[in-house]
Amino acid sequence: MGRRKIEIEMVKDSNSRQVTFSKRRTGVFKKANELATLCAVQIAIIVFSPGGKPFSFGHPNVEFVAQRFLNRDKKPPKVSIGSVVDSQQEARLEKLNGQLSDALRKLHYERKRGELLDKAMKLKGSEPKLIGELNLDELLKLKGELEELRGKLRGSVTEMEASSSLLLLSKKPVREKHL
Amino acid sequence: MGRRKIEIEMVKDSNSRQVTFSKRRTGVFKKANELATLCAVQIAIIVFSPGGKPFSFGHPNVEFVAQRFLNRDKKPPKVSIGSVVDSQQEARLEKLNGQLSDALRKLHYERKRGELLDKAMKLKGSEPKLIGELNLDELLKLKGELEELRGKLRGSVTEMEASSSLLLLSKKPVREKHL
DNA sequence: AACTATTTATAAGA
DNA sequence: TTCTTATAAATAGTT
Repeated sequence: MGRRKIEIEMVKDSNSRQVTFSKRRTGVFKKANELATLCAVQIAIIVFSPGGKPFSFGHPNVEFVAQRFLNRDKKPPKVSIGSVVDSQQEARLEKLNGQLSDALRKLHYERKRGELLDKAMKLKGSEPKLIGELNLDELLKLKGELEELRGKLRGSVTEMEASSSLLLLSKKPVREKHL
Repeated sequence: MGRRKIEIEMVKDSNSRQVTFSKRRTGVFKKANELATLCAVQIAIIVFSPGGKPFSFGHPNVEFVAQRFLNRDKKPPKVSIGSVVDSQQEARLEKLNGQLSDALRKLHYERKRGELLDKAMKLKGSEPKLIGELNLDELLKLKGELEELRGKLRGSVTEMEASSSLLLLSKKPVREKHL
């Protein structure tokens, strides 16, 4: 959107990155404000700068929208205020725990998979002249190992496809689905 | 930004409003994704449609960013038992957040790496007899991508670099051209 | 902070 | 909803 087209990947120079952040943060907030006004809807944006400083925009305000979102599928509240707070914390903890174990499981899978692929690469690299029949055998062997591994981890892998951590890899904007 | 300039005020027609919401929500999420990618920052957006349905975008995910934001300026631990519990909870939260962030970062790395290795495997497996000049080009291409990736993730994956085959690939001598 | 050449988002329309 | 296109708006590189 400027003098030149740029790739959407991390800006390497720290100073340029900060400049880009400032400009685009303004842009995103402006867009959010227009969306809220044009469509009369509630919206909240939270973003941490490269330096870790929080910036936010909310209509009517961040806390309100965040609460509405975080409590969207909560059960009837308990009686004492203290308990309500605690249970919310508990719920968040539980969710984080789930996300963490999920992420670790996936990480384990990817690393295991990476190891196997490493072996394949190594084979290829060490004996470049033998690539052919022999190598094909090795490949099939590796393929088998991969499928076995995949079988063992089935379920967790399936779930992975829909998980939010995929957002990290995606270059397209992804919106989470809600029921 | 379209055929005509419009005033930023509530769109009166209900149907038009829904259409505008869908289009602009997509736009805002895309901008947010670009901001997160370009600047390597965390961001979360929550928005409720005119019909009250929640939509969200988060990098790495909404809950994570929201937690970081909501817990950003908590005071030092208090004295009462209840407060102690709370601060313990918060400590756990903080720790979990750190672990999750770390795990997601590593997962991102492994997946990116896996993609590249996949490409190599695919090449190798699909045309075993064609390994030679063409393959060398692809290898060099992969080498470049790996080095770029490595540059981007420097620091955050120190531990991993030692155990991976990055060196293997990126330092692979060009002798394969003899094939 | 400002300035513009370009790219990108999007209002209408189909 | 999805696609097309004329135009408005955002912004990358520069000053």
